[in-house]
Amino acid sequence: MSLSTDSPDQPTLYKRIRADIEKRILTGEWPPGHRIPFEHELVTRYGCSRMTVNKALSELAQADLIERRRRAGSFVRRPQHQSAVLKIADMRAEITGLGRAYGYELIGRKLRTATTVDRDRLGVKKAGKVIAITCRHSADKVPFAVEDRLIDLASVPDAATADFSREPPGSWLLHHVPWTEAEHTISAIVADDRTAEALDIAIGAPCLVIDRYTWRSARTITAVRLLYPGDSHRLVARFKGG
Amino acid sequence: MSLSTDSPDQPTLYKRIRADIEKRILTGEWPPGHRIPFEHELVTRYGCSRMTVNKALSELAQADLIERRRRAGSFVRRPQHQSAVLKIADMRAEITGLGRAYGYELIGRKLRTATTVDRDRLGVKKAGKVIAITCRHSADKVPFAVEDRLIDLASVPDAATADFSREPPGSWLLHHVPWTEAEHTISAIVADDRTAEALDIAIGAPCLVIDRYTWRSARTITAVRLLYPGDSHRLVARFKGG
DNA sequence: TTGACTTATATGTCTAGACATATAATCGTA
DNA sequence: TACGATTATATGTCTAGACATATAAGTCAA
Repeated sequence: MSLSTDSPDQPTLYKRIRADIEKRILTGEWPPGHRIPFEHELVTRYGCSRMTVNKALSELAQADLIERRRRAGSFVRRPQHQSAVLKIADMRAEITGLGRAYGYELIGRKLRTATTVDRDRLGVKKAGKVIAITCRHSADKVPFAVEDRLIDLASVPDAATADFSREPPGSWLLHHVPWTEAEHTISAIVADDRTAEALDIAIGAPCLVIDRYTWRSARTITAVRLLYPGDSHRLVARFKGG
Repeated sequence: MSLSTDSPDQPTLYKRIRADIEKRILTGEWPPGHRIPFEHELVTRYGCSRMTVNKALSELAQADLIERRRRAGSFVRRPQHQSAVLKIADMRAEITGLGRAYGYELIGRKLRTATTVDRDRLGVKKAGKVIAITCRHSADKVPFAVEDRLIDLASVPDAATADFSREPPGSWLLHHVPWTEAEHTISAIVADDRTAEALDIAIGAPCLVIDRYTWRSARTITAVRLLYPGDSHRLVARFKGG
């Protein structure tokens, strides 16, 4: 057609089809709810096989830009949200990735029967055993974050015998338990006396809080709260659109 | 083979192949750097065509779980990072999505030649014109967030004549300018007097800060800083693994 | 040993078919 | 009118090939 006839070193066909459609969606030419041409129409338009347009549409569906419905067709999805991929490495990788020396210190470790608060935090009904861990991560000897973690022993029995005095629980879990789902909640608080001391900041200083819940097939594995000094640390999430 | 012979209502073959490989990666059986069997080996193992294993591997590559290198093979990727998709709707959608009444109020709008600070914030060299906007979003008449935005008029000339007294600049931009890339930086501060007044919170109360930079093909469009009361608002990012 | 050239090979893309399956639409019946 | 059965159709998956292309590895000359 007359669109994008200026292609110097032509990317592959399915990528061009994908880009064409993506562009129309992002520019609003095809608004949310709009029906994308049927595969057989695109086959005619681009003069290629169905598998090729199918690959383009499948990738757009995977990226949540369109929704595909059998017999009905493919439609531009509503949420024009910006979405960003927030990469949260485990603490060691995060700190060494910044080119700084990683330090770890176990502050407390308690094995107990889940309290009401614990059960609420893990989202479990029964009062099984849990491990509560408090520890500190530092970068170049400076406190970087304090971690307050709860592990459900019913889901991760091995954690009872793990040595968390040398290995951070986050790393240990990463290597011993495959997660399937996680939810992060980000908020801000001001440091209370205990937090202030652990992070070596002033009482009342801002802290960034990340609460992370990790499941494996609908079963809670661990709940962790990370406290970062709010003015020193920054979480970066980058999104790539077109 | 002998693995997963118990499949009640068999998902499609390529999904099973993908799940099999994913499982080995997540359990650590195939650690980062490990070479996945070649496509032709998987073809033999699963007794299917190459296109089928190719689809499975392509999806794993798209999900960043493996890396594919021509002639060399496919390898388990290093970053065991957890990554989470952070969906940031525009403010109206975010608030109405919570079932609350959305309110908007323009606090200030200034058209000026970019100052040094402005240029720094937008990451541009030349001193073109910019619009600086301050506004407030509320939910059920309660302040929800204050927004401090800078728009580069060289990239978005139409913004000069847009009426931001009724439509929030975020919504306007979303509908008028397609973005291609965005970066979010999340941090925490304590409210100064001006912020405290705008959000109707106490001076020194924690605030969650989101700085967002949006580009379209390497060109900065807008820089925005959003301030939320840190104890009331929560940013949720959810990740789906297996 | 080093650099340039050649070759083998795994992935990348594509085709022209096929059958499966969910479901919107239609038609028939209570 | 409402509901249940039937049908048409768009997508979902799959095959058995094909050629393209990047590149690891091997070859050979300077």
